[in-house]
This record gives sequence, C-alpha cells and structure tokens, in this order.
Amino acid sequence: MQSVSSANPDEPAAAGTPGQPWSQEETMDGMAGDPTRDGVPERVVQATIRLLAEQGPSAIKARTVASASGLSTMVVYHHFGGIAELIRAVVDQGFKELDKAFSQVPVTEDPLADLYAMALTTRRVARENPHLYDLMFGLSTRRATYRPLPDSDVRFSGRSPAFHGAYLHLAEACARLVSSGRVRQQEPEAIGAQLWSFVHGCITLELAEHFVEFDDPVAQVLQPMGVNLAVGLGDNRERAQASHEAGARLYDSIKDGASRHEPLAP
Amino acid sequence: MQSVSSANPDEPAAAGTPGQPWSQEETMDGMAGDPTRDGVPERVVQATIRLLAEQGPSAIKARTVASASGLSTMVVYHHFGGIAELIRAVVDQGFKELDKAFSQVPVTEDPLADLYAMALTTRRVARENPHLYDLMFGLSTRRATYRPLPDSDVRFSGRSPAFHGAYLHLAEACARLVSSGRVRQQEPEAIGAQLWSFVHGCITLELAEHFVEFDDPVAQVLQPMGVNLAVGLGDNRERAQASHEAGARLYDSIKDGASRHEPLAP
DNA sequence: CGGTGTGGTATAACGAAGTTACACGCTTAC
DNA sequence: GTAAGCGTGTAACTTCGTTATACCACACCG
Repeated sequence: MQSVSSANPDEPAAAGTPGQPWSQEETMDGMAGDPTRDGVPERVVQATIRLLAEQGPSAIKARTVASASGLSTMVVYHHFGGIAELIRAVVDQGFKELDKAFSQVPVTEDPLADLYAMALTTRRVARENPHLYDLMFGLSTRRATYRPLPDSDVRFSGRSPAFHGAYLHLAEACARLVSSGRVRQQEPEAIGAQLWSFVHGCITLELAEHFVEFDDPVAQVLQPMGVNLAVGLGDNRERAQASHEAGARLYDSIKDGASRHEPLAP
Repeated sequence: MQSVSSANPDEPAAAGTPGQPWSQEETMDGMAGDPTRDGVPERVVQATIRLLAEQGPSAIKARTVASASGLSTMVVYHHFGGIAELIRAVVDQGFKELDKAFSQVPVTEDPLADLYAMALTTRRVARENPHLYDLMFGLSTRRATYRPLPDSDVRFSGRSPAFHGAYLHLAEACARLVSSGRVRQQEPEAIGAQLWSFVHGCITLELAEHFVEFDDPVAQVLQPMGVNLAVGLGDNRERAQASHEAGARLYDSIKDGASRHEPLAP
C-alpha cells in the first residue's frame, strides 16, 4: 500500500541474495577489544549520531555520513543496506544508550523515586540529542525515504531488542511500585504506560518548544504531574511529593556518569 | 551553524525581491465563494495532506505534489517558496482542522467531560492522518531539508496562529475546571500542560505502536490516566470517573461532524 | 479595438543526493 | 603461492529540489 512514491514499479524482490553483512551488526555487544579494528559500522553510527546532534536530520546524507566517517558512501550500503537501515541502526543505538542510562539509576527502596529519576534521565538523554530522540519515538522514524522493509521485520512493530532493554527498567520499577503497596493493586503494565505517556508527552512538547512560557518545565509541569499521577494511582500526596524530591536528588547524584557524544576531531 | 550540508556557500540573500505571492495565503479564511476559482494553494495543501495520509512523508516531493494537484512543480515555488514552506502550510492546515474539531465539542457544565471529549477528538484527528500529526508536533517539523528559515520567523517558535486557535479551547476548558472548584486552586496553564502532555504522549506512543499489547488503549490507558490525573489535581474519584464517561458519550455524539480527507480521483 | 504588462503556468535544465556497478586491494584459507 | 572473498573507492545512473525562461491569459490603458 504505502510503497514508493511515483512511477517506480520495480524493486519488489530486492532481498533475494543471501549472506549480506548488514544484518544489524551483532558484533556491537562485545566490543571489548580493539576500538579501531573493524569497528566500521559502529563508527558510522556514531558519526551519524554526531551529525544528527550537530546539524539535524537533514544533514544525514550518504555522502556526509561517509566523509564524517572518513570513508566512502559504500559503507552505508555495504554495512547497512541504505540510509533507512542506517537510521534504524542509529535509533537502536539510541535505545541502547537510554538503556545504559537507566542502568545507572540505582534501585532503592523507594520505587517512585526511582521512576522519577528515570523520567529525569529520559529528559536528559532527549535533550542531549533531541533529533535522535525524535527519531526514536517519532512516527517518521520508519520513513526517511520510506521502504516497506521487506524481510524479517514483521514482528518488529516499532520496537527493537534494544528498546526492550530500556523498557524493562521501567516495567520492573512499576512492578516494585505495585508490590510496595503504595498504590492500588493494578496491572504494572498499565501504570508503566501511564507514566511513560506523561513523561514522553512532556519531553516531546518541551523539545518542540511548546513550554516556553514555563521558566522551569520540570518544576512546573513534570514533577507536579508525576505527583498528581501517583496520587491518582493511590499514593499519599505527601509521600509522593517526598519521593519525587528523593528522585530528583537520586538523579542529581548520578547524572554525570552517563554517555556523551564528544565531537571527535575530523 | 546548522546551515546546509556540504559545499554550498551561496543562497544567503535569497529573500531580497519583494512582492512574492507566497505570504501564507491569507485568502484561505474566507473561501466562501467559488471553490475552484483561485483555490490553487488550498488545492496543493489538500493534495499534500492526502499524499501524507496515503503514502507517508516520503511521498511529499515537488513532483508528486504537483501532479497530484494536476499542475507543474512551479506551484510549490510560486505559491509557497519551496517544499519546507509547503510543509509549514500543511502543518498550519492541520492545526486549523484540529481547531475546527475542538469547536465542535460543546461546552457543557462539566469541564472535565469536555476536556476528555477533546482528548478523544485529538486522538481521532491524529489517527485520521498520523503522519500529519507527527509533522504537527514532531521536532522534525522544522526540517525536511532543513533551512534556518531566514526571515520573519524569530517569534515563531513552533507555534502558529492556527495552533493558538486550537490551544485556546484547551486553555479555556482548564480555566473552567479550576473555577468550578472541582480541583485544587492552581494555575490553569499548569493543568493544561499536564493534560496536554499525557494526551499527546498517549497518542504518540499509540501511533508508534508501543501500545500493541493493549486491546483498547483508550479504555486501558487514556481514560484511567485521565481519571488518575484528575484525582491528583484534587477531584473526587467517582465524580472524575463519571465525567470521563460523560466525555466519552459527548465525543460519541459529535465524532461524525468533523472534517475528512476523501481521496479524490486522479 | 489593439497594445502592453503582469501574474500564473509549463518546460526544461542544473545541481545535489541516493543508489548501484564495477574494479582494486587486502586478508585468509588451502 | 594462489585463489577466493570481503571491504573499499571511483564513477556512473537516477531521483528530486530548485531555478531560468518562455508562453499564455487576462486586465488595464491608449
């Protein structure tokens, strides 16, 4: 249905030849050894993320990515298959970094504080590279010269393994919140969806500059809303407020240990 | 800083010649007369919205838009100035439709019901054209072959007059909610930001297919979250629940009077 | 009533950018 | 040592944004 644009009735088969190297680089998890040896796909992804942060999505061209990686445009096609797949890999890397950032939020005896620290962490990650965050969650993620993504991506409906890694932190904290008895008994997944919705909505609107009238969107929107939602979920208001303040302190204590994309010299 | 990508040190002056016709077509508000006479910019915008709905953002090319309008690519440049400006006009039209949809939500004596009906209306509009909604709120709105937007767009920080029209409905209902005394006394703007955040977050995540595990995202996420937030804002749970059910009925009673983009024959 | 001018449109070309074909070189296995 | 294969660069091909120019219709003016 939503195939390519104009008169272009070719390219349906496309993925017939086996043995392509661009199967979403599995070698990325290890990478304990030589950082320069065969780290080409990773370097390309990092270069793309840097371009995204510094110049926005429109700067992602095969030629710019290639020259930023010190290679030719072939790397994009040889290792990924095309720009669209490269962006997919970039989004995946974004979720890996979010996962890593969540991993640095400690698990305390106050699950609501942990959750609010995760919310602040998500906001920090989003603000570090707004365009990457936009790609990670935007509908338009699965476009950029849209292609129906022919092969093994039926079950991949917006989520990736890296995404699930990050999501697990949220889900687990929600389960702890329910089992702590501070909120009414209910499905942790429903709580997770609600928390995720409001944090994501806040961040998105702030990034889109819809909250410019607020001096401090965190103090004026995010935190009050977190408290309100916790109260609505069944928590006591004073305790919810205290947990959010504890979460803010938790966040402050760890916010410098996370990843950063330092611009390497060309 | 975030200028064009590669070697392209020209085009700074660009907007020197006066008297261009593409000053965000003012003739659009009236349009009470002949629908075929001089409705060219409107036709182009509608064609673009249709392309967006049917084939996604990557289908928006000067050539596809032109042929879908039955004209040549010059219409894009003559009436708008370029693809980026056309997309701006499309986003503006999206907000106008949202504004119109909000206008059809009646003002009742139950502001929380009205607000929830507006939330459901927003979801309907978003689902009617997800890619348009994405453009309206995505960061990437101000990209698509990004240009620093040279001239009079300093004060335009993501909002347009059409946007404000839609936003006013929300703000006014929030003010009524506060003055009704059902919630704690607080700034209506803060309430508006919170409601908007959670609705927008829900919709965005649902559109990105992150809620596929829920059979009915409205019943399982949106409505419970609205009730929870209302309770957190100070409302009584039973009354908040009743208002949401009333809002759902309100929405059902008006959901067919809104705009639709019927695919015209080529 | 004919001339002139202006605005809207089409055609065609230019340049940028995605993509591909192909050839070269390096590594590795036999 | 040789051959196979992977990775890479070069150079084309194609698509698409954009612009230059010509044409056409209408309004205005003589």
